[in-house]
Parts: sequence; C-alpha cells; structure tokens
Amino acid sequence: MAPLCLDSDLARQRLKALAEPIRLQLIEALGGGERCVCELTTELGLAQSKLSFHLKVLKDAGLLAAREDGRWVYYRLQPEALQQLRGWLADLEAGCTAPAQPCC
Amino acid sequence: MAPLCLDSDLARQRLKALAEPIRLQLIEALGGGERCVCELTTELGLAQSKLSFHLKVLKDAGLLAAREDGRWVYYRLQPEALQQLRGWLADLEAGCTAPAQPCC
DNA sequence: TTGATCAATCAAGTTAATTTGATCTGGCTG
DNA sequence: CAGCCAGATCAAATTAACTTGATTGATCAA
Repeated sequence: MAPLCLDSDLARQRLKALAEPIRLQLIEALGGGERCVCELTTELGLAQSKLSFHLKVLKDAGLLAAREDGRWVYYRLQPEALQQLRGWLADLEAGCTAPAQPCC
Repeated sequence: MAPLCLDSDLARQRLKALAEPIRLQLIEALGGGERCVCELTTELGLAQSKLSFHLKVLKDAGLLAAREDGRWVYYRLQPEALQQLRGWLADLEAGCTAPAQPCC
C-alpha cells in the first residue's frame, strides 16, 4: 500500500540516495531489470563492501528490493518509489509561476 | 533551449541539491512563487550567509533563477529543471520490470 | 565435516559538505 | 559624500558521508 503523497523527508532520503555517482550507476544498471550482486560487482568493478554499502543505502530509501536465492542476492528497482518522486516533483511545479510580491 | 534529455551528471547535481533539508524548505517555499531573499531569511530563520550558500547550490544546479531589483534579490523555481528530472525518472521506470536472468 | 564463496557488517581512516563569523561589494538614503 | 543595508564570498571549524580492510554468517560442493 504505497502512500498517495510523498512526505518531504522520505523524498529527501530518496533524492539523497540517488545523488551519488556509484548509486546512480547502480540504479541505471537496474533500470534494465533485476540483477545479481555478483554481476554488479564485476560490471561496475567495485569492492564488495563498497557495493554492499551503496545497495543498502538505496534499499533503506525504498528504491530497491532484494530477493535471496541460495547464497546469491538479486536486487531490483522499486518503480513505485520513482513514480512517487515524480509525483512530488509535479506538485512542486504546479504553483511556482506565481508573480513576485514586492517584499520590503 | 532546454535539452530534451538530462545527462546523469546534471541529474545527479540536481538531486543532490534537492536532497538537503534547508534547500528542500527553500524549494517548497518557492513552490508558491517568486520570493525575496530577505523574506526567506526571516521566514526560515536562517543566518544570512547560510541562506546565501544554499541558494547558490540550488542556483548552480539550475533549479533556481535570480532576479535583482535594486539592492534586493528575488529567487524563483525553474520548472523546466523539475520537469527534466521527472522525465529522467520516467525513463528509469520504463524498463526495470524485466525478469531476472540467473547469473552465476 | 571441511573448505570455499557470496554477501552483510563493523571500526578506523579519509574525503566531502555544511556551518559560522568576518569581510567585501554595490545600491540606496540622508 | 557618508553611513547603512542587502546579499555574496571567504577561510576555518565542524559535521556528515564514503572508503577500506577485516570479520562474520550462511550456503554450497567435495
């Protein structure tokens, strides 16, 4: 049951999670579908603990979901999270063209 | 002339700029239209240099535009920047439901 | 059971971002 | 012109985020 509307703390956590080069590479790698951690390690040429750290940040932000299969773990994007972010951005866009009111 | 498609470096810069509590407050305050710096200072209760710093981060990311009027400066959201960000998110969402291919 | 592998976690070290207070510039006002 | 005010900028101090290497738990194969 996804919330209809994203509060700005959650939005901020997700934006922060996305705003890092390695994590963005991960997101884009997962943009083509679910992938195994071992695959991601070799593909991005990352130290194992580093990859694990960044996957956790993304997962904690609700951007990724994990699925375990034996000793392997597969990660995939949570499209609802991206969709909610888009909705949040759209809300911001809505009213921002109001004219300035001279202040002082 | 806005680019049709956002490269991920620019997207990342914008996401990072948004992913900070004070800057998010600023963005939301400007979601209702253009505002004067002096107004924002009192409204958010921020030190002047701190506000100036965060406004610059947002402006450098292309999220805000400034307009000077005498010794006052007004800032406003750049809706195109938010729109581009939304487009970039939409692209990511497009292909991410592909099934896993067992890896190892 | 033993040894090997995948992945998560932890603590210490490093690097990057933010805050603070002071200084500087330009535009107003008397 | 002289003094003041809004806002930007800067360097130093602080705080937050990331990286590294080592350790651990769980799974699998021999």
